[in-house]
Amino acid sequence: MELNNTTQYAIRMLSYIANSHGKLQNAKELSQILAIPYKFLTKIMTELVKSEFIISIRGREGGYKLAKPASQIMVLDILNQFGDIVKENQCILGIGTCDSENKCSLHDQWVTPKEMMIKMFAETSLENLEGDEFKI
Amino acid sequence: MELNNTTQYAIRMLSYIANSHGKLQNAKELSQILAIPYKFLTKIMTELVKSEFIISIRGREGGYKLAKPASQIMVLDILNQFGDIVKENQCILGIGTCDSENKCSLHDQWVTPKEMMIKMFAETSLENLEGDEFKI
DNA sequence: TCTTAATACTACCTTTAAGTAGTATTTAAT
DNA sequence: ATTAAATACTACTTAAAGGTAGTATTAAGA
Ligand code: SF4
Ligand code: SF4
Repeated sequence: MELNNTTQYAIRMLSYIANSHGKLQNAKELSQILAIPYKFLTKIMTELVKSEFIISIRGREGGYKLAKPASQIMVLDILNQFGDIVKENQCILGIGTCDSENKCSLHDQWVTPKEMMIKMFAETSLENLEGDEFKI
Repeated sequence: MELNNTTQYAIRMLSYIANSHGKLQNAKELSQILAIPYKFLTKIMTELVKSEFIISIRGREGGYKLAKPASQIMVLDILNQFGDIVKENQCILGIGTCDSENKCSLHDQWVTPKEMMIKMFAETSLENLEGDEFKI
């Protein structure tokens, strides 16, 4: 019951970059600051570049920056990119597709928290995650 | 964001056995009915026996039954046994320990669904999961 | 132009979860 | 006693996630 490691790293990386107001960030420093293994960070970063969350500048003095305003990058988009989705019909037990006709007794209790989580992920942008008072 | 496979199997196995009112169930049939690979099912079952969810009777005419009333086996106990826990202080991002003093903006939105889920798992017993109308 | 510091690419290694195979042990029925 | 049908044990294999290594490419700056 946790987001996978890669997703967590991606959120932290994007969140940190969102917080640096357009200044290019390079992988070496990010790796140290965020305590993410350098090679793994660059691997994830490349995926973020391909999926157009990030723009990279190669060569000396290069680095990474957001590809669009922080307010337009939702946490849910990141989860989707890394396959860490909470589907609308997803069963809490993972058994099947939730179906209000033929359901287990967890079903009704599961609907509300599931919807709250989806809403939370869908409505929270990197901008909302910004701020030095937060420990990301 | 899903329970792991082993946990899901365990819930379904226990749930089915809870539904059979004390009649011994054997691994071969369970495997067919629940569509869980026989060898994997017996492996999980052995863990359920050791952790005292299940009593096994060996030898011919043997099988499995609940070790205690269905009403006393909570879904949360099963999650705990298989390490699939939602901890009270667990961060939705998996980054650290949630701390209401120094928090990200997801924190407050995360508290409610998290508590609902924990409550749901803690208060739902195998008895609550019983019933032929449910598709487990 | 050469060096250096950055990202990108390809391929591999490691760890963990999931699943399988074979044998040993137990016990009721014959 | 023997057989058959069940669980238990030990060890292995496979698949997926997480992580690493080495090299190629790019571009600013001396
Ligand atoms: S009804 Fe229950 S078991 Fe069935 S899909 Fe929904 S949560 Fe899962
Ligand atoms: S405050 Fe936010 S980032 Fe920090 S532990 Fe809580 S949910 Fe996670």
